[in-house]
Amino acid sequence: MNSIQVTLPDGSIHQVAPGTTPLDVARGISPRLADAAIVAKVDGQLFDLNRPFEADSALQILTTKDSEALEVYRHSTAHLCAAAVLELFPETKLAIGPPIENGFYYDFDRPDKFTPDDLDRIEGKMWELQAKALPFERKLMEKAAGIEKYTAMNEPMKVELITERAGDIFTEYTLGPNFIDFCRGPHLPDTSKIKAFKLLNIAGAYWKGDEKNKQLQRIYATAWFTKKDQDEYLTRLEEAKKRDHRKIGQELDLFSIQELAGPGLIFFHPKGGIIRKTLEDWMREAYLKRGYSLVYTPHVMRRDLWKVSGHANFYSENMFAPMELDDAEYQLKPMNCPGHILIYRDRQHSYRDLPVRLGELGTVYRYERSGTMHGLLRVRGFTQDDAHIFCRPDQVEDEIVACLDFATDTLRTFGFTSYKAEISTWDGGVSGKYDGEPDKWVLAEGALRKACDRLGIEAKVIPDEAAFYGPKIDVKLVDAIGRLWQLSTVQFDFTLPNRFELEYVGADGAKHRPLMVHRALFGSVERFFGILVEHYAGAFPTWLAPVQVAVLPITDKQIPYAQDLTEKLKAAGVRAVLDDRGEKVNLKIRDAQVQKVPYMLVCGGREAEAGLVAVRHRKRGDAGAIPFEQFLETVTAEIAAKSLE
RNA sequence: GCUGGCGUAGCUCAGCUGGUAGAGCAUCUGAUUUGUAAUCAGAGGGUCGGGGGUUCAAUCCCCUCCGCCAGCUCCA
Repeated sequence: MNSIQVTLPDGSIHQVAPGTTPLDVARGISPRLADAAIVAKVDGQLFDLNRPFEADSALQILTTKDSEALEVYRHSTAHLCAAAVLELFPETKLAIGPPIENGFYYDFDRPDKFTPDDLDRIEGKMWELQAKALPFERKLMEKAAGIEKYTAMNEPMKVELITERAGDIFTEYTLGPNFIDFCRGPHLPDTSKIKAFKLLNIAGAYWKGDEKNKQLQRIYATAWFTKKDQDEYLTRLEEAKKRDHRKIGQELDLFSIQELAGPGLIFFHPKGGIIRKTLEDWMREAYLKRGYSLVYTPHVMRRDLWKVSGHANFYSENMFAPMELDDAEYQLKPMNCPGHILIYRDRQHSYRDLPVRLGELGTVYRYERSGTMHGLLRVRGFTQDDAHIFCRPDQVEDEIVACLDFATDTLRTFGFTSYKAEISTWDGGVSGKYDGEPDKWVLAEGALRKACDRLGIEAKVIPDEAAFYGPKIDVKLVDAIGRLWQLSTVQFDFTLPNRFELEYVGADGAKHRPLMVHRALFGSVERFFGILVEHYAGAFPTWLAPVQVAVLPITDKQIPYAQDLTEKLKAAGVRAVLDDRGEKVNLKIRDAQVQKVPYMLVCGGREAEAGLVAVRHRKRGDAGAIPFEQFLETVTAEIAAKSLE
């Protein structure tokens, strides 16, 4: 072969000599392209820039503008990290080092533990190697020889990976004199392309993610094309830290977790309590408007119930241990479904009664392993806005539509404009791990899809991700700083109606088994509360704010006037607080600002005289003096409208 | 549960690898009566997470338990 034909995305064709690399082609186009080039795409496959073409090819040069290039860049930085570790700690065994969102990690095995000081040293060594512009060199290896070689190198985890994953011929990449790694690649041409990274922390991680395996030491790092990108990311991290609901929860005195009481158990303080009440009131009202009934079920029930429901078997690890009472064992509820089922089953139902929608803000208790709790987001006792819908097959689709409409209405009400939906389906019955009759699966999955179509919701379908008892649709919201949170879920349950032998009498006079849908929109009230705190960074919209108006007399002389206004606000249902401390307004304003109170009413001599209030908004600042009645009207209207301003 | 880090006043944090603890804010008291993000002064407040050990002596060293943080695993 005398020459190779390379076709570029714009259709232009270059004839190049054998041995030519994508980087050579890029240089031929422009030095700037060669400089910005990170990796090549040859016939749709990622390809090292300095790997010679092997045949006629379609070539695309990926630069710092391509997300795939960023992954390659991060993976190469991970290799640099591992090379630095081997320089400093030669006895270290390598596991894997993939790119992740915002950076990469690398897992290592070695007898001694990395310390924060070691991270600094490793980072220093990485820059040292980076400055040498070390090439990432690609080599081909025959599998059997490779296994032999890595065994000789005493890299047991690499041997395992090669044995499992490598083809007859596999690739490996070297970096510097000491580092060689079984790796699919591709990589950067050399380390001089690496401009910004930072090692962040050390964590334990199980080999291959299995807790039965050995625990390795994982180094997490962030890596970016430019220092600027990295600084922006680090600033974002800081921002997220400032929004942490655990921190804001303490600063605004919303809730606490008490060591004496136990981990994962939440105490709502008065200010958190009023917010929670507002959420719950809204939800209960919405239930009633949408044709749900409100029920209450016990927190402890006989273990026999949990045997019938099956939880005593498949869910026992997550349940608080049984307690002896009289001659029977009782157990705290980890779910509300059996309770609702008992209510449904307490009497006969006609097909005309359906759908029956039983809703409850039901507090459940689940045993979570000690290391897994996290503020309000992962707890041992929480309250689900839980409802179960019992319906006929012909009603399923409308019910799902109603559930999804309810879910999106909930999101909108609390200020979330963006969300994602995922439908989890079965495997078609191939594995036999799914419960329930096939026709029910087909009906239910069809209803989920059709409901999304009807509402114009774009839902991603994830095959073989359903629960064993039925398919589901999950709604995930996007918060103020772009993070994704799992929230609402609508799930079919084909198992429990059978276990409890649920029935209704059809038009034909015969008994039929109803379909059961389980749904939660907030998911857990505690968790949703925590998400809200982070979404608003503590600055709740007025209708949710624990203190809506702070009335601030300037001197003692205005206290009677301010007192009067406070009473009028309270009488109108506004959460107003009078600050009658003998302090300067500056301090009173500061305190109200720090507490993120939406409105401050400054009351001085001039205002008291004329029946005015000088309005200050926490974000918009001083808005000037207006008649009190006018303020009262606007603030009550704002609250009634559940304005998100 | 596992790995690593951490636990000092209500909060945020100092405390020089052993000699029974400090600051700012908050609280209380007094003075000040103040116009849009901190008025001044004084006072009180800590079995230095719990228990055990080493030592003449432990906030500091060792063991153990509890809790918190970052992850892993698991998950609403």
